[in-house]
Amino acid sequence: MINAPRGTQDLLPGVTEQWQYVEEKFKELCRTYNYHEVRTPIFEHTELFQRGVGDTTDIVQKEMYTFKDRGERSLTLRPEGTASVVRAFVQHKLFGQASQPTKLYYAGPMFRYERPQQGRMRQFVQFGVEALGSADPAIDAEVISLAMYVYQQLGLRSLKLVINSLGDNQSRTDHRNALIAHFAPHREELCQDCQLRLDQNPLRVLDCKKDKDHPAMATAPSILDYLNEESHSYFEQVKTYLDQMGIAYVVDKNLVRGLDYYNHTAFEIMSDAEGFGAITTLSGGGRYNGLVEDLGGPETPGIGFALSVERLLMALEAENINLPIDTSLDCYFIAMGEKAEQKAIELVYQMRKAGIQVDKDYQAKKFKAQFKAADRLKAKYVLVLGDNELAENIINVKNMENGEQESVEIDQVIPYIEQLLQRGQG
RNA sequence: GCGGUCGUGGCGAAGGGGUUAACGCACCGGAUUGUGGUUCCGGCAUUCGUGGGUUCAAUUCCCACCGGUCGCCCCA
Repeated sequence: MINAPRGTQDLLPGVTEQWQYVEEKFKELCRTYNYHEVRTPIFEHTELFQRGVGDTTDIVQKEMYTFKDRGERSLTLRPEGTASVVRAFVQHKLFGQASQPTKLYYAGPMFRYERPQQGRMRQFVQFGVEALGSADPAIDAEVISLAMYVYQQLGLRSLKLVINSLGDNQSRTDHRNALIAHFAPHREELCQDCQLRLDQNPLRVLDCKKDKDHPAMATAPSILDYLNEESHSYFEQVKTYLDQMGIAYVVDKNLVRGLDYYNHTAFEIMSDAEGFGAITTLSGGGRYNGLVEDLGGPETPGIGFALSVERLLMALEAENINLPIDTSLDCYFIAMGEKAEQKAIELVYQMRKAGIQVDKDYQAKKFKAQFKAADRLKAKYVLVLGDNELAENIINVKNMENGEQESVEIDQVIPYIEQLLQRGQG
């Protein structure tokens, strides 16, 4: 037997409805915010991610699905969405369009070669948005508010929004140097990972769980103290807008993003829900001024976020939220006898053309078993056509909820059902 | 990539070196020969993740691999 590859999953009826529901909701809310869908390829030139995401990141160093095609080109299954969207933005010169900023959303699978565990798949699905072309702190607030709104509209309550500012390049460099200077004397006392982090990305040392009690941690220089005037003021404005929208947040000066392209605003939304497991991050995002330029476009600021659908559904489950998904069936057609069976094929087709949801038996089941099947399918009405009915040119229509049954002329059955269904919805 | 743990029917699960592998749910059939959700009766794993080893004998012991799961790393 061949199973789905490690870290991938099949989504089957029963859960695909949930996926469809959250995807529809996400798209609906994006339209409310005037974001438009962009669809980019699932694989790209490897170089795009090396340059976009950053050569030193874990994603590029050890998590990419990279392969050579038959033309010896190095391609990579996309590990995230932003690089591709920015590439498309540059390639199609969307920066030249009349209406700016360019507000885009996407939904689709991403791929990272990691050890799977709950909430972490090798193929996973992200919904995300990118707003390109505006350096207004209000759009940072807009993007954050959209992310929060998606979760809230789906019913999640136990959410924690964490924000930070990584500052501009100058602020980051100053802070980085300060961090290295601060920790260098303690190098030998830090864990092995941190000794490496100190060279590659000293910001991460602050995030370490092993060394969190080291006295040097408490006195470490904070990025917030190294923000220059402009960066500081930008962050203050973002916070002010969030306050005005009534969106609660906590500032975490140790919040670090895993990708190199981020600067200024960084944020993460986490689940507070009981028993959610080790992974609590539902979505992450931030500003990436400079990325468009890095990928060959004009100097263009940008900000976006991505959320994991797998984790979103986990959060819904952790909070015991049932999405309003209707799994019922309008009608189930039961035919008894050869002639009735033939008539049934025709009538079922006509009903379907009239937009009525209907199914019938194809297993040669006994009459009683067909009723059972109708019950299991949550059919609202069962239509019975047998020799008796055929002789009288009628169909018996049974309301499965209250058990009442009425005889209807065959010609009238479609308008009759349509009327019943309307009343039911009314 | 590292460590813990687990792998028995469609699902949940008991068992334990020796020959009919419990039980529950689901499913199928019958009681009820054309009307569901209840009840009763019956049926339903040549087989215990895969491969190899030990043994007269392995689903049960050993090893490897694969997969799930939890944690680390990291992230969405």
